[in-house]
Amino acid sequence: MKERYDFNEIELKWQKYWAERKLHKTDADTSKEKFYCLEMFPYPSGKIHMGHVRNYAIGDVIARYKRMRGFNVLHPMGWDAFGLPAENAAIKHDVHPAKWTYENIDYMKKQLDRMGLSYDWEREVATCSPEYYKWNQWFFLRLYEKGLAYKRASFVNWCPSCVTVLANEQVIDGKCWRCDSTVIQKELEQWFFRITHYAEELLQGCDELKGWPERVVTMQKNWIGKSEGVEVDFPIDGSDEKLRIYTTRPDTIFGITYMCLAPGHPLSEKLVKDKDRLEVVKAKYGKMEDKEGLFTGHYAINPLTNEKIPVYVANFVLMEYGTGAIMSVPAHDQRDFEFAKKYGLPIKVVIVPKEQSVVSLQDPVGSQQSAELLKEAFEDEGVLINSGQFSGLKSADAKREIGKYIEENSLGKRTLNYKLRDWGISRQRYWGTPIPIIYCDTCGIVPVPDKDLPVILPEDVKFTGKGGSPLLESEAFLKVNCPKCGGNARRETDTMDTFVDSSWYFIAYCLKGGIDLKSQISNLKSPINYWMPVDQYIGGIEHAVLHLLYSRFFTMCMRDLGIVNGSEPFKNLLTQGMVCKETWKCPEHDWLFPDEVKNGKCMHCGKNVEKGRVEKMSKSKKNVIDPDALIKKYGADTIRLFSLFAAPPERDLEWSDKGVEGAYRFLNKVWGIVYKYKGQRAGIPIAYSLSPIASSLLRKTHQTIKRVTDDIEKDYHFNTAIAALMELVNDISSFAPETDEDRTVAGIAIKNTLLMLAPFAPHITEELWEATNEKNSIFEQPWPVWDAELAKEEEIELVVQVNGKLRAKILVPAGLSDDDAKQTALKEQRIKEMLDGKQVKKVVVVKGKLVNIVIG
RNA sequence: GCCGGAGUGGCGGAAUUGGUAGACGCAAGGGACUUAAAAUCCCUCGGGUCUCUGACCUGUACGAGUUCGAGUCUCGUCUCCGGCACCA
Repeated sequence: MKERYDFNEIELKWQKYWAERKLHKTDADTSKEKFYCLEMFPYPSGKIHMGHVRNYAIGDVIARYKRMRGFNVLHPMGWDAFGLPAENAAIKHDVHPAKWTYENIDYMKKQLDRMGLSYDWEREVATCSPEYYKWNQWFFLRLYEKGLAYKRASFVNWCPSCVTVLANEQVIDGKCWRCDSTVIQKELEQWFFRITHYAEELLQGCDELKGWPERVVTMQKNWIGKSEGVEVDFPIDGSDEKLRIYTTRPDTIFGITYMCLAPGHPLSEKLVKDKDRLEVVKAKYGKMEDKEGLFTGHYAINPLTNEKIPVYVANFVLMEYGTGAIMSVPAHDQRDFEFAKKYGLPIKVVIVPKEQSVVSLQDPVGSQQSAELLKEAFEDEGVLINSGQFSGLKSADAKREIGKYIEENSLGKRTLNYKLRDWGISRQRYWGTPIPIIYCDTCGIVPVPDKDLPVILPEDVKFTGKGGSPLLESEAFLKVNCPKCGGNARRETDTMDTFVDSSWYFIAYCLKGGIDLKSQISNLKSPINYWMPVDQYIGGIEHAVLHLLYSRFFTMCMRDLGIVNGSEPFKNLLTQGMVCKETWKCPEHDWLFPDEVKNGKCMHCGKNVEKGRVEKMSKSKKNVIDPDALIKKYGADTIRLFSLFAAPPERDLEWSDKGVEGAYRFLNKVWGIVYKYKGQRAGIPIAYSLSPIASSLLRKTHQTIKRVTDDIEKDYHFNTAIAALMELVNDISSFAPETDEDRTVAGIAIKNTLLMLAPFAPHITEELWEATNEKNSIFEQPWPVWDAELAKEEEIELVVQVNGKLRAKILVPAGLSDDDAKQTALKEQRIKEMLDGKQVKKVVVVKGKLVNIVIG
């Protein structure tokens, strides 16, 4: 053993040892209790960042801890390898996306290994490999067979300059995130997954997600957005057409003064004569900030009042929600109100607050006048007025009664609605999974037969960055014979959204030696059913809705295909906070790196630099820390330890260079105490002969085992677990042994410290474990168990309060009776003085802790 | 606007079922060792008052309340952060 803590040598030594001994290989023994520990796999962008370090450090502690607790642990890692950055790199640097991606994977894999992460690399997946994306295609075909994958025209965000569809997230202030061109709404044929088929189950399932953070569950519920309402048919005056609308407020139906159609609604094409104006409204579809309407020249009949109401087309009415048409009640809906003001439409009050109802019911003229005075819509529920037979009812009752009336008179039906929309998966890009569909002039849409899977991405393509998907230029890919009739046909050139890849990778990890979903159908004893669900999933909050919702959807689909038994993929979810750092901003040069700031001034212009907020590390804010540099300076153990110690996992973490040094000091201290007791074996002490200092250290050791175990088990609060270990190390450090027995106890304390520190700082603990002449890997040891008797305090500090204020602390033997505690407190000199001449009204005793004396 | 979450020293953060507020770490100040520095070790460290070896007052965003006792529970207010934002 060396006197100096040479982290680099030690860490490489043990990483080699773990790899050679295949220590992290998943146990094939399925009779053992399993634990599936999963961290969100990274996109191979080039290098890992501190967010990855934190995410994977958290997961690694859990995996290593659970192994020591005797679980059969699955802890895999892989690569979310399809995506746009690879294609951009291809355009910019003339390198094939595959080459770029695999080189990044190689580099990042080395970085992860250098972190000492305990992955079973035999189950590694890269979603861009044909072996993986073949199953995207296979799964797509199964959904297609069930009608859960379908094609339809829909409005999409379209960048005319990049010639591609953009996701909503890629549209910033109505402009393309890449080229700043104005994004337009274009109607395009797209493939969709019918996630709405599972809307109700996805919503119901939320209540079963007990191991998820509440806010993530709430976000999912809001995203699904269920509402209850009524669909009503309005006949079009002078026509056989009927206009069907959806409303959640049937109680306001007597207040309708106009109707609105979505621009894409079939009736809008039929009714509007001025097609040019219609195009203007269409172009502004979904642009909620400026409302654009157009009178169709037609009227609908309110089936409850027989009033004639004008029908408009409006850009803010969504074709995808409800029926694509609405009834408008300007008095009771703010948006309708603003639209009515803009187009000079009447406003009719039909709901009044409860307290006004008596007056208003008798004075409909007054309420008519008040409508003209309205400054904004009254959106609350209340009491109905001017509503025929329903006047006087409360909103809640009216909703029920009017709903009933509509159904009984065949005017419509009560129904449910969801905000959740079907998932558009088509992307006009190269670096993704080809959609396995063939278009034949004779047969139409023909799915690629299973035997022809995978449909492989062609190599003979150029990445120019201009003019749509590179797949359009590959003749070899495009031209194909129809699988049905053998005639000339062409392939679908769109690829799948990369969220498809990440929606089932956790199922792929369950299978070793090649992914084959088909062979697992209806196999209750399959490895998938052994390992699923994931026991602990760890990742960023940014995936709270999309990735996690899509994964739940896929799991339900896979269940219905017989591939997996359960319905939910992730039993427990830990959303770790962001890694942040302070920022610096110069009025002239914007964001600065810390070393561009000299004495609070910008080194370029000398102007005073403002200390910015602590923000998520990002290149643009110039507040990133490079993990490679840190590992070089302090080693992986220090980086892991600090990122776990600085904050509880779910909270944001502020990176502190000084804090890292603190973690490094601690590991050196651990190194020092082991060196001090070099060769000291942890024997079995004879309790009754222990010196006071030894029994105190032994007690602290057992108390620490309890604290650390509890902190890990309860919410993975590693920061307090590490704090407890620091306390124990401080005690060992100041321990001054006099006898062999004392030294034995020190040995016990050290042994347990190393065992508990091992999941956090795996390399140094392996090294020190070996140095204390212990055999095998420290990770083959069981987690220590605490002894309640040994952890028990002999003496306690009895807190004495007078009227709830702390007045004295008395050292008393543990296990003192309540009455003895009370008497001891009353006899205390200081207390006696305070009670002098006062009457004791009451004495409250908290067992083994506190006495509160209440005086008048 | 709606829905979540959070406000504790100079800083990151601790505080079982309501029971000693500030564990652990960072920074800061003082001291030891050293020719010196680094490293290491020891002491102090929420604010205030005093008759300053000790004691008292005050303090967990703000204001009330419940209680013998509130960082923790209840009601109200303010601020910050995050998500969804014209979903009919």
